[in-house]
Amino acid sequence: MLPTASWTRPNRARTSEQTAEWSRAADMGRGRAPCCAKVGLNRGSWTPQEDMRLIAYIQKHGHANWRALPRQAGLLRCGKSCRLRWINYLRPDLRRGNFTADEEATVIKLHGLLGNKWSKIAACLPGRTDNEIKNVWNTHLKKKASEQKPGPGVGQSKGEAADGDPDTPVPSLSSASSSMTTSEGSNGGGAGEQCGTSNEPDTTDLPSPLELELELEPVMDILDMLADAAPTEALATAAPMPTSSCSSSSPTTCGGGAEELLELPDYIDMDADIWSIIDDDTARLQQQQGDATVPCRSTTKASPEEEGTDWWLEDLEKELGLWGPAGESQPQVGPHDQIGYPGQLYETEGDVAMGPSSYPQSRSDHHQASSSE
DNA sequence: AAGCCGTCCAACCGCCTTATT
DNA sequence: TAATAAGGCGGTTGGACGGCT
Repeated sequence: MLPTASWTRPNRARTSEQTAEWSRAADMGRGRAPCCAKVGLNRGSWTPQEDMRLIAYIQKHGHANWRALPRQAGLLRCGKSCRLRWINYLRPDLRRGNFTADEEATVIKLHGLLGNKWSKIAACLPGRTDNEIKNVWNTHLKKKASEQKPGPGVGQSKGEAADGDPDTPVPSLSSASSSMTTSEGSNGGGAGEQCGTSNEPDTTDLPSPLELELELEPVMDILDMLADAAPTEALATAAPMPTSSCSSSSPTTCGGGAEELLELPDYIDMDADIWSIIDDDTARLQQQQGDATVPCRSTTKASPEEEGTDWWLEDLEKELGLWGPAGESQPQVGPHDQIGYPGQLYETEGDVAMGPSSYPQSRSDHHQASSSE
């Protein structure tokens, strides 16, 4: 799953002509312009610098407002792009690596129940993103599922599951349901449709016991069904959620405003230097843009914990070739460069987040793993 | 060795839902 | 209540890569 190609392949950016055309089209009421239609925004693969900037900003300020985030973080990206990048790739609680057999079984079962409700499926697989699950499903689980159980049900193709019977009253993973699949439950966020995404349970929004029960009901059904089919292990896969985990689909519940920072795991922290980088770059950028709305970084000193656990970003920077004085390094990326990604780094640090098996960290590895299946 | 083909997956698009004004 | 903004979701795309011929 290591997106080694991410930073190496050509940018898929539209031409400025296309972008301009879209803008015109939108202005004229002809259809809807892409969200990134703004001229000057980057598109396509993310650069290491952009990743670093995004990570640093979110670590510091959270991501209460994705729309405003890019500008405030000094990123020439649209908010959507930032959100996707964070959710699918940069989130520190992402669990990278191969899907375990249990996870695969869970996906297959849940897909049979829910269809292409990737976000809901993801809500039951801690650390997995809807995008990842969707990709895994489309690449090999679909085939596997059909082999396991030809015919309707679990073996449904995605079309059958999602499109063929959209009215099927599949159990809905409601907000509380998601929490239920986590170890901690309370998901204060209003968007809490996913598993315990909130790091800071908002007790003021806790549902009443009755509400909770009602909301949990459909999920209990799912879990019961899962339990019937796969007594323990699949559920074990589906149930636990790291306390710091955020849902793939409800990142906003991970951290609200600037002062309500997402709680990255203890083993993750930002190197203090990154703030120099961010501040410098942002200030410079804002100066260029004449934008005075840049949020000033808090002057509060990093906590002792932060100072002691900054290996994550440090490693990341090193891997990205960014290590060193700000602005001096350039990304040393090339084909199959081993770029440091959160998941990978976790693994090297004693595997806090990795499961028993992991997706290959390179394409060759991946293919080896695939062929061994 | 070179070209073709299948696989993988990050990133994008656009619609839908929810929140806010 | 309607309009608008923002977030979320699912489907799709297309470049990179490895394996095969």
